[in-house]
Amino acid sequence: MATEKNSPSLSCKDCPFGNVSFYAPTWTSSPDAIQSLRSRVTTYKARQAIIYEGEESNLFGTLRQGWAYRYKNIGNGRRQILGFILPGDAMTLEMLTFGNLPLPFGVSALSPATICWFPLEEMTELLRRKGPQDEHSRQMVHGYFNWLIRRNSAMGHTSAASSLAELLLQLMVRLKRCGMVSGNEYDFAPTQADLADSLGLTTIHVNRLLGGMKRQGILQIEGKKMQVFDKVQLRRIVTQG
Amino acid sequence: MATEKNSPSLSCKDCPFGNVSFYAPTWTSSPDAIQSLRSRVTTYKARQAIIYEGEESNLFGTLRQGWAYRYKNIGNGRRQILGFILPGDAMTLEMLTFGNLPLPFGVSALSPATICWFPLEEMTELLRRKGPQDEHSRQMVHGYFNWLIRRNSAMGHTSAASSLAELLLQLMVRLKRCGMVSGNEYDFAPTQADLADSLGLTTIHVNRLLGGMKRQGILQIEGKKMQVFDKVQLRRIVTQG
DNA sequence: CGAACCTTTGATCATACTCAAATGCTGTGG
DNA sequence: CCACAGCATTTGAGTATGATCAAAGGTTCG
Repeated sequence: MATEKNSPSLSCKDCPFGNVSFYAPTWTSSPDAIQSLRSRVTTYKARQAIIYEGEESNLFGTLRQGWAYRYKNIGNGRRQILGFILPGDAMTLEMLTFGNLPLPFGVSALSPATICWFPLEEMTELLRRKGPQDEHSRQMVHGYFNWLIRRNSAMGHTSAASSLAELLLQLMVRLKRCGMVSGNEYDFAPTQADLADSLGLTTIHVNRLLGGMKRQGILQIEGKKMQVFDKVQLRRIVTQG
Repeated sequence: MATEKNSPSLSCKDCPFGNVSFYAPTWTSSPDAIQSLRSRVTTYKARQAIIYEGEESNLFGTLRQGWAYRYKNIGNGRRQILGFILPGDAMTLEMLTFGNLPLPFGVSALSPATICWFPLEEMTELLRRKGPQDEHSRQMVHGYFNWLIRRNSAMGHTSAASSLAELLLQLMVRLKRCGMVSGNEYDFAPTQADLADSLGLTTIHVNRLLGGMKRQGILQIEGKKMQVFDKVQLRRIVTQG
């Protein structure tokens, strides 16, 4: 884990993800306000822990490069991945609502990752500043909450294939928003085990499902490159339940 | 649906659930502050809609009598019950965080129910008042959020029997807090279909599970009365996954 | 070059769903 | 107050989805 006080190579003004971030309205009007708040930039190796479950912290982190994920350990060495974090995303947006109460989940890097850390109190104050920024923050937290509710509602009602397809599509949409999709191809960091842990399935079953999709010509995964050929078919799998 | 401007028979000072409510600290120190804020008291018949999905409202409701539930409609006439509401509980505690943004779920009465309605803005202001009340509100919302995360984490990892047992135990704890359990017996409003919709199972499967528990002498359901004889065994079923 | 990890395949099994139908309970209107 | 309609519960038989167990190739990284 390397930390630099202020990385000149990663200025906020040039950040490609400022406009998808939590502080987008402020970033747009005055990127320097963000930069001057930043207390440090830290890099993590793939699979390295970033935040531990139950931790309290006075820092608010935003992912600048790479992939990360939130997870919760559940009995006998298993874990549930609660969601993937992409560039521009906050590590812990609930901190905005709850302050530094102990987190019910941990965060780890999925690929080599870089995170910009800000002092929690000042960042919270900035994000709650009346006007477009305040409005935007509320929308983001509200969206996250609705997503949680939706996920909860899908419990017994969706097949494994459907939820896998939905996850892949959602990731693609989010990656596109980050400008990380070129054509139908993009870097895909999660292993099949990660996908399984995210969906509450076994690795083996995810493998068979992906195998089926490959055979149907819907997608291709080679190395860490994903290609989606048939989004329509993928959406059909989602809606078939 | 009957509404009275101010029901003398249901004064806030004598409310048996003031101390389990969202506004408990304020209620303890000055019940009159609550009473004077209350804009109306409404009764609902069993199964009657209280709040519609997507609705925006300027009212904050607290359940005074009976049972209710939050639910979300999912395709083909099915619904997911997101949680049961007991006396003292808020209908929509997320309103405290998000104001009157459209709700991602509806609320209905499960049994005949009475609800105390308060103006949202004033109630929000009261609940955020610095000191014990502010602290208490944050704890409640935080607890709810953690519960959501936990539920999300349990996705593929728990058997139907385990999640049913957990639900029954949780309800019992909450009912006890409301003083609604005498000995091991209490009124139980949900049907087996309600339990199924809450857990993402089929009614038939819930029936078989309950049947098994009855045969093992763990519990008894007759009419709308539930008796739990063997809490230890029930807890064992939960932890067995 | 070897160890660790990731992907793939096969065979078998169990949990919970579907379909079908009978019985019991509750409340409502004649 | 009884008859009936509409729910709610219970039981049986068969099925399917996804898990488990076992093991063999591929990659990647140190």
